[in-house]
Amino acid sequence: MPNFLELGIEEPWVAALKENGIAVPTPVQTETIPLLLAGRDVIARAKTGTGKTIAFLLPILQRLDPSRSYPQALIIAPTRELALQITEEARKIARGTEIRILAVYGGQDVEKQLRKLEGGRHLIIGTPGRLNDHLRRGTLELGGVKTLVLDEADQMLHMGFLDEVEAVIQALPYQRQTLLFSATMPAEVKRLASFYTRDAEDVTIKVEQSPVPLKSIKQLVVEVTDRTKQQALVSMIDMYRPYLAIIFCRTKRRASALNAALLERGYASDELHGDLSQAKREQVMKRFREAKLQLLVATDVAARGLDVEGVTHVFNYDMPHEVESYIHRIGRTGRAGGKGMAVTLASPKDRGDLQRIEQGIQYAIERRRYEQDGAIVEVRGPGASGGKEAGRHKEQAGGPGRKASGGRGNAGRDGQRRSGREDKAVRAASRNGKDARGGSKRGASGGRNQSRGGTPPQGRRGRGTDAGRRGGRSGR
DNA sequence: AAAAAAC
Repeated sequence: MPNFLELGIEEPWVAALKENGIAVPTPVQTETIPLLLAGRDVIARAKTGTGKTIAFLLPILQRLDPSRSYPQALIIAPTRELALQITEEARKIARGTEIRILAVYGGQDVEKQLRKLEGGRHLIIGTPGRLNDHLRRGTLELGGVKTLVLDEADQMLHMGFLDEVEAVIQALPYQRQTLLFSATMPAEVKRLASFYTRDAEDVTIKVEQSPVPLKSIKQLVVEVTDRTKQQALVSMIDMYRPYLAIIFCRTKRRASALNAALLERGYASDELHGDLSQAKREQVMKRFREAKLQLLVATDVAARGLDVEGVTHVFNYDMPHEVESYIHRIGRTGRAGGKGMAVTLASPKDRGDLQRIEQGIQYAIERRRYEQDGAIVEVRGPGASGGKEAGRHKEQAGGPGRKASGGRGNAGRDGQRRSGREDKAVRAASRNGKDARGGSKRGASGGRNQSRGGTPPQGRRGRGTDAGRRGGRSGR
């Protein structure tokens, strides 16, 4: 396995990576960086959480000319949060250099953005709407762009986005390098991709054999009814005690309503969707990243790209309608070699969608059923309606005394009651010399909800023993 | 079918 230097990344950048806890290139970085440095167009497909962002950022940053103060590279992302995240990542790596990076997205003051643009920027990272806004005003000049990246490329080239993306591309030189990155690339989108690239190298990283999502993500489907759905979710939060969890809903209104219900029950929860002000959205993301919130109730705005350390669980409160959505949603956990769990609630009307998802990922997801009395029982196989295996599952939802105190789950209130699974986590943590029970400071100070596991996820915390694929980075 | 993305 080559190191970054051998891939063509120069010493100062290797040092900057090291400062950010990144030492060993991931497979997608190993495969794409030499091609990108050589100026090739690339269509890259690699699973969620395997280091795609660094793969395109490094060659871009290294080849920017800071002495020329105009945009030389442009990265387009499908959501504002993702644009901001990529910007922060780029700024971390470029710290101490002359390189000026600007995020250009909607919901923030245009005038302020304008002044920053006038200051001269080398790298622009933005969302399509606001980029076009600036282009029409004549306040953004992209004629000097040598490299274009479409992050989450399949979404950017999809209906609803394509027109705006195309409009931005019109403002770029025809002679340029174009890079398309995503975890998913449906065939029809891939055909489209050839219109925007020239002699593109196709890079598909198969970290594992068959199932499309990462194996490090434990997937589960829990059969519920619309009536028991919310209770089932709460039971499972109390049972699995996520450090951080993202709960996906179908609509903005449903996300908002569910968040209100979780707040009512005493959880450290908040909502994220497009009906909120951009200031609120950024505040919520910040608090979630700091683990001041345990639960993030979101629409698909949070499905793609967001990389939040400590997300141990993803809950699909509402079944996603497309396999791509499922893959990206559950990919918010189990990142950078860590472990994660994805629980999808399925009501009877979700049968068709679920079937298509399992077909798409070529994998029959383990099935359970939530019963009226709060128990979670095993179901024999996909589609099986009655076949119980071995009766009650040993992980009794909620545990003793749940509900006794007016609804709020008190599982693990004293840190004593743990499932076998959590005991494993405790043992794993103590192997790594960490205080699993007391948790980190983050865990201990995370709001009044008591259902948080004290064990931050393994894999990125602390240097040394646990150098994961990203080299055991210590923070972001 | 919904969400995202400009004002």
